[in-house]
Formats: sequence, structure tokens, C-alpha cells
Amino acid sequence: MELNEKQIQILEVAEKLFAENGFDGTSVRQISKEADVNVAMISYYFGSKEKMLEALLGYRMADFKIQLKSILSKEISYPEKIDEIVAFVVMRIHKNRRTHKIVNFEYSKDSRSINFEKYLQQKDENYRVIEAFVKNGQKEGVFSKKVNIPLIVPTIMGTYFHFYYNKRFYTSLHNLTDEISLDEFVHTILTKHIQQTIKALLTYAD
Amino acid sequence: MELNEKQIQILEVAEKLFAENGFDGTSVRQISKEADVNVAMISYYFGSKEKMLEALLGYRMADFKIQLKSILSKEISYPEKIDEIVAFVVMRIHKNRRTHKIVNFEYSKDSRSINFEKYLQQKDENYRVIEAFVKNGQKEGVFSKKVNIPLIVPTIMGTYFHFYYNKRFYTSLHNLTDEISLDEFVHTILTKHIQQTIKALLTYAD
DNA sequence: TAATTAATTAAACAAACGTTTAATTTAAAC
DNA sequence: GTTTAAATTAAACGTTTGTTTAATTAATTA
Repeated sequence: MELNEKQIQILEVAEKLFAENGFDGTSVRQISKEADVNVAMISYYFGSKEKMLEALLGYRMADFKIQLKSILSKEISYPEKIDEIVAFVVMRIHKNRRTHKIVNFEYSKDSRSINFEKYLQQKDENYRVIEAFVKNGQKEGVFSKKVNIPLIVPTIMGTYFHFYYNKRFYTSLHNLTDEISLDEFVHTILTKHIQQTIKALLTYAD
Repeated sequence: MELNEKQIQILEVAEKLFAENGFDGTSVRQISKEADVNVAMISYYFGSKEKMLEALLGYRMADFKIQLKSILSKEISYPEKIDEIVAFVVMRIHKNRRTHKIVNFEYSKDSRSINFEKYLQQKDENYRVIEAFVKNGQKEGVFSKKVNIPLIVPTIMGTYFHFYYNKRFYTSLHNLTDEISLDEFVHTILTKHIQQTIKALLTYAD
């Protein structure tokens, strides 16, 4: 789907409001007002509110596989590769945290009739790349064979998102006062914690 | 707050619908219809839709601290204690997953004016108990001192919730066909994975 | 420049929203 | 059995919802 400037402008406002107040908690009138366009433009450009969300998914979930694969082709040690993969995934989901939040919530609903193809595709690619990486490490005797590979990604992403969803709790626990120090915390301390966790898990012998 | 049978009946229907379709995605008329009471009963009993959610929090977040503390008083080894703590926390959040889901989403909104005291209290208790446990293990030389203690709980709960929020994806990955096998998976494989992760993290030497 | 397509608008649409009202039925207390 | 309080009801309240309409303006093409 080709998007012009105005469409992207609308999508970015929608992303912000959906993440802040939920899909159902945001009205198309709010979006149109904040994006400074007429209400009818949303139907005109996207067809409906739901299809607008689908367009947002397509817009945000692009170019994931390529970047992840370029990390894996590097000639560095296995622990270093874990560090790079985790750092990349955390950076990526932190950048797209708003869209992920919307998806996390809307996707788990039974009712909604939204097409999550783009999101699931990225999830699938993410899983396959990591599965191949871990199996390689196991074959070379670097990683433990007792690890449940499909649950590695939930541990990485889950740790980040639980932190993010409860950021009001954890920022007060860590004395993070503004948005900048939160970004910094994510890219240093939180990333390091997840790297440490995954490295420990993959080398742990019960 | 004292709750009579009818109020509990309403709250349990509300919990189910809120978790399925979101707070904003659920109407009081839906709740009243499914709970087989008149719409006005919700205002009559709880005052408003938002206060009904607060009542649900109070109802679901009780008796957490006592149960967790009784585990810690057991005379078992540190790794065994980790296993028991993780199993308890996972069992508990899985049982209350619907309410946690509602909170996870509503709490991270800036707009909403809901009182999350009961939820935050449980979170705080959970953190303090685990902090004390880990520090004890560190003092005795069993646990690594490089661990970021406030991020242990996000790793436990985050792994569970990321799995739960993407259950449609992971159940197809694990070939889980019905609700029973999902329950079983959570209490065996997923719990074991998280136990393994936390034990590895706490004993990992970089 | 004229014709055609795209973009933008204000107004209207029916449906659904949370909450309140006032009347009625049921239960408890005396 | 009468009085008082609690529970339940159908109907109405004013807003807000997503979407559509039909008219107008702007941009592109011929």
C-alpha cells in the first residue's frame, strides 16, 4: 500500500492516540482534529477506522527481517551475537512500542475483525531466525539443549513490555523522572538485564 | 468493600467481557444482559462503570502477600524456593489473567481516572518479598550479585503475559488445540521455562 | 483553457453509549 | 399486618459514536 504524506500524518496521530487511550477509547473525530484534517478524510483514505489500523501495521512492521539477518551474518562470538540480537529487538520494539501495544491488546480479542497478517509475519520471521541461531549454537556445543526455544522471544519481549506497561510503577522505583531518562534506561540497564537473562538461560546446565 | 452474591456475579461477567473486548469495548448493557440483571443495577450497586472496575480489582487482588510469604518460610534450598515462587506467581497471574490484562492496559493510559491502589499494593508486596529473598541468597553466596533485582518480576510476569497476549500465535506453534491443554502448558512447560530462566539468571557469572 | 480527477468540507445519519428517573415489586423489620 | 427499606424495572436523558452524503474547492491532465 502506497501512503502519501497526509496519510502518514494521520497514521502517526492515530498511533499515538490508540496507544494512549486504546482503539475503542479513541474516536475518529479526535484523530481528525489532532491531525488537522476533516473527519471524512479517514473514510476517504482508509475506508474505515479498522482498516486505518491495518494500514498502520503495514507501515510500522516493515524492514524487520533484513536488519535482523544482517546481525546474524556478522563474524562474532555466540554471546556477542546474543547481545546484538537482544539490543536490536529491544531497540526495535521500543521504537514501535505504541503499535505493539495496540496489537498486543487488539490481537488477543476474539471479537475484532482486523487483519494482523503483517504483525504475525514479523513474529514468525523473528522466531525462525532465533530458532536457527540457537540450534546452531546447540550443535556447536555452546548452548544448552534443554532450552525451550519458542519461549525465548516471549522472555525478551515480555520483559520489555511488562516494564513498559507498568512504567509508572517502575519509573518511580528507579527514579526515572522524564522521558529521556526512560529511553536511556531501556537502552542500557533494561537491555543489559535481558541480554544477561538470555545468555544465562542458553548456557545454564541444570 | 462487602460484596453480595449478585455483585460478584456481575463482576465476574464484567471481568470476562472487559478482558475479551476491553473496557471501552464493553458496554454496560452487554454486561447487564449477560449477567441477567437490569442496566440500572450497575449504577445502583457500583455507582459507575469505572467504579465497578475498581471493585473488581479489590475482589481479585486479595490474599496475595500471605500466600507468597508462606512459601518463603519453608525450609527448602534456594533453587527449590525459586521454583516454588515462580510456580506460585505464574499460577496466580494465570488464574487472574483477565483482571491483569485489563489493568495492564488501563493502567498505562494517561487519561483514565481509575484508582489502581489495590493492584499497585500487590505489585509492591511482590517486589519487596522477592527483593528480600534474592538479597538473602546473595549474602549467603548462592546468587550472583550482578542481578538487577527490580527487573526479575518483569521477566517472570512479562514472559507469561507476552505468551498469553499472543496465545493465538503460540498455541498454533505448540499445537495446543483447546483451553485445557493451554492451562496444562502454562503450569508445566511455561512454568518450567520461567523457573529455568530465573535460576540461570540468579546463578549466572558473566 | 477546458475537462477530469482528487481532495476537502459541513451537515446529516442511525445506532450505541453511560447514566438517571420515577414507578413498581420484593424483602426485612417492627 | 403494617411500615420501612432494598431491589428491580422500563423508559427516557443528552452525548457521542463511525460512516455517508452531496456540494465545493484544488490539482492534474488533455
